[in-house]
Amino acid sequence: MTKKMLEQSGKTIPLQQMVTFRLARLHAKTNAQSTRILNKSAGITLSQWRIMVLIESHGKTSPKEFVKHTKFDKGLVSRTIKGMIKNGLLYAESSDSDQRSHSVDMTEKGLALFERARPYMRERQVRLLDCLNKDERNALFESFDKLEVAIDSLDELL
Amino acid sequence: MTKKMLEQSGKTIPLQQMVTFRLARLHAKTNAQSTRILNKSAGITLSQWRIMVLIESHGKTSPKEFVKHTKFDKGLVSRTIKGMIKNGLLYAESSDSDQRSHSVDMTEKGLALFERARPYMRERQVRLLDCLNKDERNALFESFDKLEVAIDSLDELL
DNA sequence: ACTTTAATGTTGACAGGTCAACTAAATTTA
DNA sequence: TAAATTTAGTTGACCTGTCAACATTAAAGT
Repeated sequence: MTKKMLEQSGKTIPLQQMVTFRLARLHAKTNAQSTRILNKSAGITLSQWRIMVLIESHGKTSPKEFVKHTKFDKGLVSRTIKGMIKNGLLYAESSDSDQRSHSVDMTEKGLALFERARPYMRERQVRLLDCLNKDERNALFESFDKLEVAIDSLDELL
Repeated sequence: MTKKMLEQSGKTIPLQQMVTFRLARLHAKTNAQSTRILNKSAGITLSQWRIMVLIESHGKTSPKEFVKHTKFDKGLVSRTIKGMIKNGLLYAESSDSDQRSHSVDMTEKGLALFERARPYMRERQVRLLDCLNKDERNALFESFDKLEVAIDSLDELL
């Protein structure tokens, strides 16, 4: 297949301008960096970090709530929490009202690791936000919102 | 760790406002949807699709070029291409100038599958772009560029 | 020429993440 | 209340993606 043939065969959207492609690349980069920082600073994984961030801001949390707020896979959440309890980073409290459910909270050890990683993660977050001005930041989050809605409305497309 | 970092270490940025978090969630959604569309329309994976998109826009391509343009893992690229050749979607041509290298191009079968998936993927792409106006689109891509640069410049942070 | 260094790809091991089946408890409905 | 449905969480199978070690070839330095 020659380049000329391709040019004739219709309008192609350049790779660099595809939202999903750019999204994937940026996500891969940020993810890899988070993983490195978290491993080096506190020896924790990104999934563990995310659980702790939610607990830190919402207080004691159940897997259900976590899934609801983050849309992460409940299987992953279940396994991550299980591992964290085993490693003494979290402790579980069974719920009175629902025997299926339980809440988790950070132990001293978990909190200590969280505090070790936080300055680095925060600095990173701040620097990421600082590379955009206020308008750009707002526009970015707005676009994220719109894209999420668009994705959902596209599920009919199959 | 700098003094500034320590001073900030107590305050919390809400989860919903974290760039990386939003990025991860949006990426997960788009990825899952792509995977579904590609599987249903052509029985191919997202990795395979991406290889084909690059071949379609750049013509015959080597793994090296693919890695260079997309920043995807070379191991993944190697395995994906290997599988695609095995399934008759691509064919390889060894390079004269470099005995280590080879180029790949789409076979008829590969192209046919690509064409089957393309309308859906293009429609999706268009609809995603349509949910943003021109300014928002430009701003989004610009922000992506800036964030990628920022991420790279952050690697010193450890 | 020859040793060293860098580039290209392949492979194995593993963590991250998705999907679906499953258990058990709660809720709804008939 | 009993049956059916929904919800919370767990688990197994599987795929994707990352990292590092490796073989091979090319390029650079001496």
